[in-house]
Amino acid sequence: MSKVIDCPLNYTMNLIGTKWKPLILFHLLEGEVRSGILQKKIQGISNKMFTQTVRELEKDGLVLRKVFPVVPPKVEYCLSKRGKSLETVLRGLDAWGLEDLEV
Amino acid sequence: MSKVIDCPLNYTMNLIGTKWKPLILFHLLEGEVRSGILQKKIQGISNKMFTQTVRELEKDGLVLRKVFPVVPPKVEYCLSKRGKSLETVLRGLDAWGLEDLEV
DNA sequence: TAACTATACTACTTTTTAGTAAGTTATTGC
DNA sequence: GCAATAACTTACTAAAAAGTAGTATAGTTA
Repeated sequence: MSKVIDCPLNYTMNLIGTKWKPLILFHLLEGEVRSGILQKKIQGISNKMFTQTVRELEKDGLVLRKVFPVVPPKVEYCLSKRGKSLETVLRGLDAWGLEDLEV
Repeated sequence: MSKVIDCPLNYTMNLIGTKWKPLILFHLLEGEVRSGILQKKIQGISNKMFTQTVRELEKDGLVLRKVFPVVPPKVEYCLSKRGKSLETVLRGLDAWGLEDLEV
């Protein structure tokens, strides 16, 4: 069950190598957003996956979650310092896709 | 079934966002290798996943496969031009993991 | 002639990831 | 008192990814 880390790349992929994680992090590069707004930016994500993914990212210390005790609820997300450190990598992945699509 | 591409990052992840793909590509950065040797470098991969993954990478034009008609079989893999263009991204992911592990 | 070799394929099972649809909350505004 | 609101949460199902174990190949060596 334990995830063996044989190389750092493996570690990185275990952390963000899923369908939605990089996408959410990428959209958070623009800055703090309300939960509902962020979700609408992620085309095609289901409500369940959005909540689940964002919560995992929070658990892993990549995003910060701010809950405002109001009704109806208000929640905001933003990148943590650790999350921000992924910026280069995320933009790199995005840029590669753009390049590759053009060819 | 069709994979909707809402942003280039999504496209990239659909192409290489699985458990073993980045790892195999990363090890191929070192150059051409025989199948068996490559497989041994990928710690923990099963024979099935290795074959399956490498073949998908070939199908997607990221690696090249050279078959030598000898017995016992001899097969070599190397990165295609398109595969090589992932170098920066792959090294970026690896470097991030290294950094993050150290903190 | 039987074992050994390197590579791959197949059938089957388990695990992980993702999707659907419905329910929960507490306050505001009609 | 009932709908609308934003953000979940839960139970259930479906699909994708990964793992296990066994089989095929055809020359070479013991």
